[in-house]
Order: sequence, then C-alpha cells, then structure tokens
Amino acid sequence: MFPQSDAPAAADLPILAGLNAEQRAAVTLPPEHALILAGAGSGKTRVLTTRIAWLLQTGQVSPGGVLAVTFTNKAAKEMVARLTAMLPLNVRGMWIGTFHGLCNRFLRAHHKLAGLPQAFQILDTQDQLSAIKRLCKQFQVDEERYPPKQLQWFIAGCKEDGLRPGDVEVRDAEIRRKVEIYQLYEDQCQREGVVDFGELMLRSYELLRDHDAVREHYRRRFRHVLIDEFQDTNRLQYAWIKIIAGLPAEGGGGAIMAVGDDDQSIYAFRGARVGNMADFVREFHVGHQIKLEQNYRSHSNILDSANQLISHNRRRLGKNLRTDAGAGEPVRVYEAPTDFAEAEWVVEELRQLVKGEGYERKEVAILYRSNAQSRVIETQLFNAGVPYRVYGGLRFFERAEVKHALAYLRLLENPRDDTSFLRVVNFPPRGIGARSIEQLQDAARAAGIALVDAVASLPGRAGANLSAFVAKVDVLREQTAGQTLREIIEAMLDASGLLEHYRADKDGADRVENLQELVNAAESFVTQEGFGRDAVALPLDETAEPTHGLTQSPVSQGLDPEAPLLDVLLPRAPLPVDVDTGETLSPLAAFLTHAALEAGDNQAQAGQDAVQLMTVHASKGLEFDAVFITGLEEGLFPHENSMSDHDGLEEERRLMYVAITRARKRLYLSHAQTRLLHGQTRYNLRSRFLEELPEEALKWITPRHGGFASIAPVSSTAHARPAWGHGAIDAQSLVGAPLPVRKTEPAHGGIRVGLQVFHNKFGEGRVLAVEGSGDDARAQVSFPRHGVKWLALAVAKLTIVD
DNA sequence: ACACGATTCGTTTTT
DNA sequence: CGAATCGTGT
Repeated sequence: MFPQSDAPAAADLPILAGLNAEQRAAVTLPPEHALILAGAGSGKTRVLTTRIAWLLQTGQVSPGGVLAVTFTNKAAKEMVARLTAMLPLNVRGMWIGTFHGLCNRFLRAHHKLAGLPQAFQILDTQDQLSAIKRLCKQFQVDEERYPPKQLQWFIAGCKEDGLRPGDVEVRDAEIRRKVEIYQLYEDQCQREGVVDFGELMLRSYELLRDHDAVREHYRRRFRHVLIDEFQDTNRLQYAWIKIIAGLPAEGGGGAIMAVGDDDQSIYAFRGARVGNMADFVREFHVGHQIKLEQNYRSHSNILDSANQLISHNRRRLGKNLRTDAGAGEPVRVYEAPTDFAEAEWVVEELRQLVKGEGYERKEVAILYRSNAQSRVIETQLFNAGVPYRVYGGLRFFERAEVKHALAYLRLLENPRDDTSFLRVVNFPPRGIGARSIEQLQDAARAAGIALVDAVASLPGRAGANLSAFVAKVDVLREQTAGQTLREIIEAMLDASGLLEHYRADKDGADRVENLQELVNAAESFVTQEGFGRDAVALPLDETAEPTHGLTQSPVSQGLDPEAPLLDVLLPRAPLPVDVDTGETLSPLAAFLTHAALEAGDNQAQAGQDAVQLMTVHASKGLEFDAVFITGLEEGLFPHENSMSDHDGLEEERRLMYVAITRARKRLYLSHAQTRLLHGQTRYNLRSRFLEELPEEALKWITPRHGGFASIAPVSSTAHARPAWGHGAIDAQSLVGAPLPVRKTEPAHGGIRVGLQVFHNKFGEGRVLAVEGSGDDARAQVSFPRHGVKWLALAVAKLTIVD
C-alpha cells in the first residue's frame, strides 16, 4: 500500500533524500533529548536544518515552537538560509540566532523585569576595557597590581560562571579587591544603561530563573531546542539552556538536540566547557546518542592522519571518521631550515598548485597557530606578487573612526552613556583637555550623576567648551528626530565634524571611505530588517499557528503566561518589542545594537581570487581544496603556554585536528629548524604532532642537502604516547621511519642524541641533535633553564651524565 | 595638545 | 623584531 499522496510517510519526505543512515536517524529522532556527535565534514549543519524542516513538515511543531542557537551570526544566517531554501515556510516565527542575539531580543522585550532601559546599549570588548580603565582611575585602583585587562578577564570569567559579585568566593585580599571592582563596574554599567556581552547572557538567565511566569511561558513554548557547536558552550550558556528547556526533574520542557564535536573543542581558554556534553547526557538522561562519522570532505590519507592524531587524546567521547573517497594523495611534510625558507617553500608550492594543477587560489589556505607567524608568509607572498587575504584583523564596526561615529550616535540615544561621551568629547579636537575632563569626572562622581548632567556645574572656559559640546549633541538630537536612519547618520557625520576632520587629514582617505560605508551599512540594515516598509507593526506570522492554545489578546496584558508573547517576540520582526507596552526600539537604537552584536566582516575583499591566510582557530568550520599548516614546532604548535598541562596539550591536539580536517584534497605540513621570534633566533624541535601521524599517509619532501639535518625526536616520559602510532616506541621504528632522521655520527666525544649532558654554565640538558664533524661538530642541547642551544663541541665542555 | 623617544610585551577570539 | 602603550619634553 502506498501512503496517501497528500500525506507522505514521514520517512519518505523529499527533504530526507540523500541523507545517510546516521544523518537520517538523527533527523528523525523522536522528540526526546539527544546528543549528536558530529565529526568534521559530516554534514552537521545539514542535519540540524533538516531536523527542523522535518519537525515542521511532519507537524510535530509549529515555527514558534523552535529554538535554535548558534555561536556566530554566520552560522545562524546559514541555518536560516538553508531552511528557507528547503521549505516554502516563513521562518519568521522561529527563534534562530546566536546566544547573544537571542538574549538581546529577550531582554529588550522584558526590559522592565530585567531592570534595564529598553534602549540599553551593548559594550563590546573594547568598550568594556575602556569602561574598566575609567573606573580604575576614578577609584584609584593600582593598575600595576590590578591590570585592567586582567580585571576584564576576571569579570567576564565570573559572568561566564554565572557569578555576581556577591557570589564570588573571596579567598584572599586580592580577590576581595577584584570583587569590589567588579561591583563598582556593575554599578557603573547599570547607571549608564549599558551591558556587556556576558551581561546579556547572565541577565537573561537570571530573568528566567527569577520569574516563574516568564520561564514557564518559554518552557511551554519551545518544544524543540537545538544547539549548534555544543562543545563550545560555557557554564552560563548551558545553564541558560537548562533553564529554558527545563530539567527532567523540574518537570521538563522542550526536547533538546545538542550537536557538537568534543574533538573540535578549541575554546577552553575563553570559558568553553567540553564537560557540558557529558553533563548534558547525565542531567537530561539522554537516551539517543548518534555519531555522524561519515566524512564528505577529505580523502582518506588526510582523514587517517586526523584520526590517528586525535587518538592520542585520552579524554574523548570516541569517534572515528571514515570516507568513501579514495586514499588520495599523501600528506606532504616539509622541513625548512628557517621560517623564511618555509615561507618561500609555501609560496613556490602554491604557485605550482595554481599554475600547474589548476587549483583556485581562494581554495587554498595557509594556516598558522598564532597571528605573528603571518608576517613572514605575507612578505613572501607580497614579493612574489601573489594575491592573498588575511583573516582576523580589525572588523568594520571595530575601526576607530567607525567607533567614533557610533559613539555620537549612541549619545543621541542615551546622553548618559559616559563611555561614548568620553570617546568623542574631544574628538575631533575642540580644546577640551584632560584637565577639564578630570574636573568633570570629579564633579559627576561627587554628585553621582552622568557626565552630561555635570557639565552645567563646571565654571569657566572649561565649562563653556563642554557646554558647547553638549549643546551640539542636543541640537543634533532635536534636528534628527523623526528622520530616517540614513539622514541621521549623515547629519551626525556633518555636525560632529568627523568627516571634515578626516578629510583634512592627508592619510584619512580610508577613514572617510569607512564613514561613508557606515551610511551604506545602515541603509542595508534598514532594508534587510525590513522596517522601512512595515514600520513598527507587529506582523503576526500567518503560517505560525499557535500550538499552545494561546489566545490573541492585547500585548498590554503583560506577563500573563497565556498572553501572546509568542507574537511579540518574533525574531524576524522589525524591531524588538516591549511585551508590556508594545514599545519598539528606534531604528537608530536597533542599528547600534546590530553594530555591537555583529562586528561585521573583516575587510572582505571578496571576489578576488586570493589565498586565504588565517589562524587555525579562524579556520574552524571552513574547508579548502588544499591546506598548508605551517610552523609545526614544539613551543609554537603546541604552543609553549599550553604544553605544561595535560588538558592544554589535548586542546592543542584538537586544534591540530581541526587544522587537518579543513583539507579536502591536499595537505601540506611544515616546520622550520630556526625561527625569528621576539627578535631572537629560536631553535625549535619539530612538533610532536608530526610524530603522531600515520607514517604511511605521509610523504617527506624535504630536499636532503647536507647542512640542515633534521632533529631526531626525543621521546621523553613527559608525554607517554606511542610515538609512531602503532605499538610502542622502539629504535627500529625510529630508524626505519621515512623521516629525514640524521643518523648520529660516530665520534663526537661520545655525545649522542638523547643523552643527558652537563654544561658548566647551563647545567644539565638533553642532546637533541648532533651535526658536523671535527672542529665543526655541534650539538643542539635543550636546557630546562636556558632553553635550546647549539653548542660547538670543540669549545663547550660537555660531560655525559649517567 | 601633541610629538617624540623609551618602555614593555608579546596565544588562540566570538558575541 | 614590531606594536602598543607610556612618559617626558616642548
């Protein structure tokens, strides 16, 4: 019997076509909590979006019942795009967005309960730091003992752990002081009506925690909660999910589908907790765990390398990628004498790739562990005239001139925004010096008021200048009332003198351009968000049937859980809306929010066929035909700061795993014997990660010329591991390996690789390499205190330690 | 107020 | 080495 044509069996829906068994299983899981372990290149986003589409199409949920959370705007946009392509359905009723974006909307809607002005502004990391610096000056915090950067880290860390100042365990005087400053910072933010990124999350969490009606409403509403990149969630984000979905013990709520990959967890340094995955399984009694192990990206030599490498990590949930693609080409490994030569080699190889083998430049990525490493490569590329693009500089909304402009705009919205006030009070310069500002700050602090409000109390010419500034902003505010966003910004650029200032600067052309670009950004914001046409009406989504028996009643009924919050909080609605009053944000305030939450692309020179340069971190989620991973050296990758502890090393290994799995067809790995770092020449051992790859998948392409013998790896007990993948470490495999291991030469006074030696000045150390002969014989020795040195055996008096 | 030397300090980063 | 910040001098 065939299923009715108008009601196809759920398993036969066209959206499911082309999915493999694992993917299909994940997509069609029953509405229970589930964890999807999605390996690199396993079609994770596809599963996520198809899951949503499937739930909708089979009538298991209405758009309003879906909550899908991502980390980046890019991921959120992609999800929306794919979903709209898949279904004729309007996605408007769904909550799809980043953690911060959704929290932002939520807080605007419930701003009264959250204790915030509806038009609160968002501090980015820069703003936060300057706010802290300002506070430190004001309260005479010793910036030597408490560097603002560290305070910022402390505060952000507390919030990520869900801790308010009162919750922090005060263990010593230093922490006590930090907590005091944390409290002062909080007071300051509250007074000025601004929130930082952590605050967006924490306030939302607390609001849900403290207001039963609100919490219950959302719990009832969201039948399905989907989380992308779950391994990157921090404590607070997981707590947020728990409270919005409801733990089983608390009566439960929506079904959670957490999608993640513990092997790609590379953000522990900023609070990400892989442990959330295990906690989730335990706390939600997760019954369904599905592994997506079929990889659609890479050839098997590449995949085998990734698998072999990551198998050296102890703490894993366990997963092995497989592919139907053939072995492909071997992974090429190159050892260069210097970082300079390494870069030369990359450029040469790249040229071959593009000219000889028809690779597109933009399909080639050059990866490195830290940004500083890009310089040498850039120089080489530049000299060779190869177009390239570096990811990860300043983004559009972070540029100084744009931030200045935004500060003026913020003052129009909220004159009490002291951060913005200070940013532009004397920019462009208008004769308001540090002295005047200090006076003003003193006055404001004494009276407990905002800087603008203290201006009137200042006498003399200082007061006059300041008053002129305030008046200027006030006039602009009145003038632009009711104008379109574009008109407001143009008026601001003119009245503030910003445009004029940069036009007068002979080097200001770029900045002028960026300011004009700001107008365009605003314009496209207006178009995209679509509130030029619909004004501020609250369009109900016709396709979204209320599933929970919500009756439509006036918005002003407020927090009755049965009230149509659903209708108010549509994420694609023009502007966030106050649930009590129906008030919306001004387009300007909305644009400012957008600017804070979405820092914009890097200077995207899209269209250009350029090689992509980026850190390994930045490469996560991307893929390329060919990938170079450079600087594979001990101390660099793995980074020295991460080498001391086991967890740090495992994260570095995951980072390497991410890097390897970016490559589709071809992978190059390289390291340099010598590298200029901090102005000093460093001799680095090659990375242990190279030794953790399957030798049969590798091909060493280093030309064997005499002078630069490579350094035999020294297996120490510090990291217990099978050095060559299979089996234990044995001399046989070391010698037989296809690595250009230099055979130790007979007579060097008995100095051989691996020996422990003693030096008069440097103490005990281990011999890493020996080369040359006779009077030229040298040994590379690693000393715990003094680092790695090359020593001339004829001069240095080395004795062998037993 | 600004310019210039002296200094310090160097992972990874999204929102 | 090179940037980013700091302090002094004019």
